[in-house]
Amino acid sequence: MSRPTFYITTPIFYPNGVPHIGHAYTAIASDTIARFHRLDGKDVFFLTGTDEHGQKMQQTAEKEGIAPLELATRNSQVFKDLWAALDISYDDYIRTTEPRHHAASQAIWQQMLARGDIYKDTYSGWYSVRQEAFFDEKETTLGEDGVRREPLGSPVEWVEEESYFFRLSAYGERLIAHYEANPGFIMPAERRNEVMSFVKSGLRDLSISRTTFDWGIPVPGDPRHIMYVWVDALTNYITAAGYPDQAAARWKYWPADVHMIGKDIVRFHAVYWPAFLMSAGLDLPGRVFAHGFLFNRGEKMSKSVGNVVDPFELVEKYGLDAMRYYFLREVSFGQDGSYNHEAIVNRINADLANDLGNLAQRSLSMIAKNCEGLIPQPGPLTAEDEAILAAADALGEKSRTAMQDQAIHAYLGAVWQVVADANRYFAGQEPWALRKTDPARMATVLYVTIEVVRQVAILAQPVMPASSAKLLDLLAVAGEGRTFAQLGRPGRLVPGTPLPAPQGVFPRYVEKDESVA
RNA sequence: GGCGGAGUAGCUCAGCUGGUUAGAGCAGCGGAAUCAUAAUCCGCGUGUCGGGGGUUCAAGUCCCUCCUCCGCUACCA
Repeated sequence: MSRPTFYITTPIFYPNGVPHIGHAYTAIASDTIARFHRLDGKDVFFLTGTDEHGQKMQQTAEKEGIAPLELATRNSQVFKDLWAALDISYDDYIRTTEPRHHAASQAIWQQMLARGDIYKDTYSGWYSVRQEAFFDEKETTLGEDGVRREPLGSPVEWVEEESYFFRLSAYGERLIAHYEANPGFIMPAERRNEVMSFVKSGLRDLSISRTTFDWGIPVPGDPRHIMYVWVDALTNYITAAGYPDQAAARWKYWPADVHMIGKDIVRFHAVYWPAFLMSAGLDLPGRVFAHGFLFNRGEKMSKSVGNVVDPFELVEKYGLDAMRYYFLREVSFGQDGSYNHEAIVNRINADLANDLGNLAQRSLSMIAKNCEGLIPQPGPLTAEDEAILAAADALGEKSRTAMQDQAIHAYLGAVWQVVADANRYFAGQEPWALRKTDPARMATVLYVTIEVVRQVAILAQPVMPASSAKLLDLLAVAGEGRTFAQLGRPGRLVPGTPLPAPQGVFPRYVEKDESVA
């Protein structure tokens, strides 16, 4: 009854603007991982959401003349809309403004307080009103006019503010010990190195409350203060699992298996968060995986360069599954990646239309025309048949191994290697010639080919849910037949099963002919 | 400045603990085939493996040095 659980999270996103390609990428990758483990029989909990507190939300709301919660609700809906457009299969969408999250945040605060890790002191520093930020004294310069300025030139003033602090400094050694005992805690390895060197350089205590604005979760027993950023934000991962109720139905999912994040927020997830959890006496997540950034034509996306890409438009232009496939296949997961129109078209046409789509079409079409539309009856298998089937049968394990480390690109690479092998096999066997000389042998070749296609389609589901489903429809594979348990021999296609009329699943991307216009 | 990483075919990159003629995909060129979504299959690369020096019977793969690029170097979501 108790299947192994798998808990994966995305960051909660800050809805102070519209989502961009980076948000979409995190969500698509996380979704693929979640779907992969569901198909592999795990009891998956996939969490995403929005981080709705903070000064910027409050200010933006004021500017628009609406309540912060109203702004949050409106913008968080845009994220939900995008997730729908991207077919993100989240199990829960958490909003930090929800009562359950306030309760959880206050509970973990009290645990950390009880541990003696929270104390009240004064937070002071050089503050720029214009930048709304504190600056290190080293960053500021004292002008000849006696005014101290930050690097961009706005004047800074010495500000002292009462604040609660978290005793992060006490956790350095424990964190290092944990990193060393769990080499996979921070991935990829580059990020781990950076974090280790950061922690080894010494940790300072962390200011975790503010009194200068009030859009946030009140500090227990001292409501003049609200929790500042990270205690509020990171805690969402346990809120959704039911914290502080450790008898909650979902508590079985904690600790999370993977916190999927962008590399810009590694420190918060790999240093602050585990320290908070240690302080609160909770288990640590299994892994923090920081993926890279996506660049448009090698350049960082920015409004001034004019290369901002709206994820909704990408879906519109290339189709959802093709877009998901492109980003997950083309970018070595964990590294930065770059994308452009030519590369996307190239990849879609080569891998999807030409290799997989055409392989399915040519084999199924022969079956429709020459085998009465029934899954053909294979005869004795030759060495070539055995070889390609063995390659397909091995994909399940290869994929699992790759996905153990979130190597999504490697798993897809392995699957498409077999697609290429299958095309070679098909061309080598020449079933179109066998049609006249040896129909029985032709039937075998066609059977073997679509059996390979079946396994590829099953394995492609996490990345391309809709297209894979269509392909499996064409093979008359339904329901339980689509799970990873059916990979290899257990799920072999049954000869004699009627197949629907074949139709293209992966259309070629054809450039609009501008000369016509 | 400190710490860390990278520099391999036109492009994107594999090359683990050093060992046969340095590989893949894409692009390009030539050919075959015609079942198929003008798709597929086969063949074709004399690459200073960033420069220089060193260790070794043997180095892209280890050491030193130089050049170039990148990341991290705390309170921003």
